[in-house]
Amino acid sequence: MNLFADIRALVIECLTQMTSEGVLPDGLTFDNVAVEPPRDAAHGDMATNAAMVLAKPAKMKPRDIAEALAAGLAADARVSSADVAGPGFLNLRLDAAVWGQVMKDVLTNPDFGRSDMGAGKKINVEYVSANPTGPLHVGHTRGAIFGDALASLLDYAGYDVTREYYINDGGGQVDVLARSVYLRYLEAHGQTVEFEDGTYPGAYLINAGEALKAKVGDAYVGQPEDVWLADVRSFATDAMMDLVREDLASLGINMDVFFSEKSLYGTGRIEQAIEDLKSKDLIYWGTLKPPKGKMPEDWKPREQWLFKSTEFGDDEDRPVQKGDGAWTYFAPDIAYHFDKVSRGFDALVDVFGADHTGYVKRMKAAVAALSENRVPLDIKLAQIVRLFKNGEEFKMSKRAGTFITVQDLVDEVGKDVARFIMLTRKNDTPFDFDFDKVTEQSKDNPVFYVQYAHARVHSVMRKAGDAGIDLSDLAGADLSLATHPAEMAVAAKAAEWPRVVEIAARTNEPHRIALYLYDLASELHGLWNRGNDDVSLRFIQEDNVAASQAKIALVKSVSVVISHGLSILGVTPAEEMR
RNA sequence: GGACCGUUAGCUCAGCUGGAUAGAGCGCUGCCCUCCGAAGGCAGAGGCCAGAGGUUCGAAUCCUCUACGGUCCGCCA
Repeated sequence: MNLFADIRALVIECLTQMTSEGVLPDGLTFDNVAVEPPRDAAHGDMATNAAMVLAKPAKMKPRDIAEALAAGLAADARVSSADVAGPGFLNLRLDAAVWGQVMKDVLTNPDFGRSDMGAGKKINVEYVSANPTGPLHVGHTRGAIFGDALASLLDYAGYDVTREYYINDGGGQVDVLARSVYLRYLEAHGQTVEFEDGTYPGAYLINAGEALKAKVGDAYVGQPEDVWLADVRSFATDAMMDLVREDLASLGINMDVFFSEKSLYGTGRIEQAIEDLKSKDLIYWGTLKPPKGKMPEDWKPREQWLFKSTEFGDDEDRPVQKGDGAWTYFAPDIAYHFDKVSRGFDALVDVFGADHTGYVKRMKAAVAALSENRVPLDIKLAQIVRLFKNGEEFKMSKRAGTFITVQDLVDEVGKDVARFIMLTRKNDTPFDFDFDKVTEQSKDNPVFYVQYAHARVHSVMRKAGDAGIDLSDLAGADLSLATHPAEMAVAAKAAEWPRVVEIAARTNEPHRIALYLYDLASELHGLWNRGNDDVSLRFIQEDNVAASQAKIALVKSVSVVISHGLSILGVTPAEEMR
């Protein structure tokens, strides 16, 4: 049950009633009516802006509407009071039994918080999509974790989610990879090689060179490139994708689909997508204006095939072919998204690195064109992460072969910490990842703080079990024995969970889940410590089994919500801190 | 020259798509364990929400301009 949705439905019902009674004029829309938790707890449990939103279209005073609405709402058993405040807010207090029902629902319904807002719509989330030229480095982790958590969130919100990885195995960088592996292959045959500019010197290719030797023996030694390039390219790509899959697994990521760029070449699929755009009169033969500002040295005006992305809000039309007649990177990307659209997705999400900023408009333009505006594409950019250790930033350099890998990160802080920390920030804000802070076990480390709350609840349950308190039917506990305002505040926070899920899913912002969990954990820690001053607030009441059960049911429901939330983020809930 | 993102407490960041007196952590000050894990909690100090206009009952939030920072700008992917 989603309490906020339920109460909002009640508000709408009352407003409809008021309309039919002639208190409100006909023809009002209630879309903007919101029911929210008030910022200040002193204002009650929930607040609605209905009166202020409707005042203008109804040509009435907000307070008049609010007072009439208050009378209607107060008649409902769930509402214990409805007060008009400020400019026309209506503050509601709910009956204590309502919170008890929510807690029972949390404890008995494993799907508490799941939403059907997605209505089973097919949505494709593409993320990572790193070039298959080596293991993943830290620069990839933020997008990887963000995309994965977003996919889980959308699944939780009722979408039919496909997690997809686009393998860039069609471009020139794969030739570079093949040549680099070939050098390692020669090395495996005892030759001394040099890694010149334009090759990857990374040690991770040594295994690939040896594996190639094991596969083909000396067949390619001393042979010209045209003999071995195609084979080595596909061999090396496969080997790198194995590494990538391992890296993803260590972050807890499992893709549903790996889509190969190469599969678009020589199969007519790029041509087909371009033809589709041509038939819509969106591809033309023309010349681009020279770029303003810094002018490339060798720039010359040239006629080429251009996509009319300006018709969809882009700043310039975009070329789909290079000077040598080969496709630009954009062309297979168009074909790839054409494929996604043809596969029947109702919505697409792409998670890109910040270096793809300039790519967003043209990609949205392409999808709008290909799907004739049927399929929305949301593009999320993962901003840069800077790594700090011992107060100093350390950088990555792929060319030098000294970049920090995903494995380094996971070895250092663990999967759970890496995931949670990356998800406590909005994806489009750059942030600093401080190894020293996140390995601390203190409030400075939000993962620990949330895990600790979860563990504390389990600690209580262990203690209660030792004390002989029966915990087998917490959902059946008499929750009217835990209605102190401090306890109700915790219940109210837990009851917000379904609402948070919907907001996070609607905005494609999984960080809201992490921040909410932090707040919820904070409520729990606060209540725990109230027990220091006020013995009646301790969870285990020595001489009162029924009260103990009620209080433990309350905190147990908090731990259940925390574990739901952590599972969306891909973080393991801890039952004990060590 | 242009595009996109950002600018909120000393520092790192939230702010629920326009609501009430702008929030949290760190740091600073002072309290709280004969008590289920103090790995916690409570309280205090600290703000011209970058600046200027505009929209309306109401703006950190929406619009315009300016400043600063980041990312990027055909023939890399």
